[in-house]
Amino acid sequence: MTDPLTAQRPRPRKRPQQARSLATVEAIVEAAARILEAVGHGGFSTNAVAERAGVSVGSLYQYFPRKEALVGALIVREKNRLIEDARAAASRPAGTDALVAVIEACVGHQLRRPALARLLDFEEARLPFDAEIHRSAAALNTLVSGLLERPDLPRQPDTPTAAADLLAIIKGMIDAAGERGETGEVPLVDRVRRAVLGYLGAGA
Amino acid sequence: MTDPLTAQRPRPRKRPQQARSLATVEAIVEAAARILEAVGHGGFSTNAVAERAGVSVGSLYQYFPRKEALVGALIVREKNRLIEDARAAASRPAGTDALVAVIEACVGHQLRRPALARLLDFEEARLPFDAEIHRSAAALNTLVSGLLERPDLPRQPDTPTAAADLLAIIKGMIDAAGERGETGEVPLVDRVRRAVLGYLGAGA
DNA sequence: AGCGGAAGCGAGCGATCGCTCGCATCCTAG
DNA sequence: CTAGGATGCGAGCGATCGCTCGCTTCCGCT
Repeated sequence: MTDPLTAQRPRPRKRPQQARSLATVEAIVEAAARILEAVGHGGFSTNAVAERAGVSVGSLYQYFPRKEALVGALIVREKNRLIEDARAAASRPAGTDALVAVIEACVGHQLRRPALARLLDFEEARLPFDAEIHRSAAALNTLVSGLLERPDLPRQPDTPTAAADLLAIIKGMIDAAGERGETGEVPLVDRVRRAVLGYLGAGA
Repeated sequence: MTDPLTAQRPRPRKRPQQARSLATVEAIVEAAARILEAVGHGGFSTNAVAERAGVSVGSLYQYFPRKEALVGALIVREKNRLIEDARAAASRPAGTDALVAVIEACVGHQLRRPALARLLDFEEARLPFDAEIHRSAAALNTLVSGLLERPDLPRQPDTPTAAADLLAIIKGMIDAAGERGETGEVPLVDRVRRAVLGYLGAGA
């Protein structure tokens, strides 16, 4: 046993230094994603992930100190992809346009891998506190908060709460649609837009 | 092994016939609830549930053919409680009043045991098809669909979809609030009402 | 009282899982 | 070429878990 304060063993970001190790890490994370969305939490074992990734368990544990860290890395990867899209969407000049574009980004993201997205949303709430994950979540909230203060959108009494509510509405509606098997982006975006603008008090 | 078509082993509803066995079943279900909301899916073992309930594993398996059936019974119990409250709320004469009362019922239900409610929502989507669970879910949707056709609420192009959207909005907002640690019912109900009426196209 | 079914028990089987560790292999620098 | 660090390997340990089964105890009946 090493010093429990400083130790924590090699975390993934502990720089895989050669090209092949980077490929290994990516393969492991993607294998985790595939297994999670195929069979859910049951059957999601480190042995299964390693096999699917074509590496050994030993290699897996070189980059992820425990199973949870693997899920954490997956959450961060997916959330960062979403944030990237959302940031691009938010750059539109008009506030309403930007907001709708962010909705489109969320719908697109969640509809691309519905089972995975829904499962990771849940894991994010369940997993023990993780700094990097919280940072990602906060980034999305901050982005929406910024949008809400654009002059052409109705001012909200409590911007951060409103931003959190909007994200909850968006996530809730998309998850439910995904469960129902909905696959068409357009009508879903329409309905989410109605809900969001309705919440804000802006006429459609 | 018995006939796989008809058998399925004693299901819970297979009439516990004496008073003490009813108490046993209730103790098991409540123990399952307590463990789930305390530690989540990890650590939720049949051994742990039995111990917490003060019975033996053997007794547990007399009433629940497998672990999942226990979770299923818990889902049905909780959902039926919610539906009962919602039905009472929906009996109000004015459509808008009834809708707001249903929202209050949902908020009250979910805020009473937030972790449990959120986890069961997720399990409900994850678990294999179960007729009784689906019946409960459909009942809630039907109830809201009925509300949406009251004359004083704006007519929707697709009532069942609108009902599903509303329930998704409500569930999403409440879950998010619960995660954030919100405990006050009143402001949350207010915000959910704004989102719901906004979606429907009715002025607040 | 005493019988028979209902209810309850809990040691333990077989399987799985998270994770370790000693070692082989690959790559880069000098 | 060679040394040494980086990377990869996988058998297997220890623990846990779902679930069974042979048994005892309880209770309503006649």
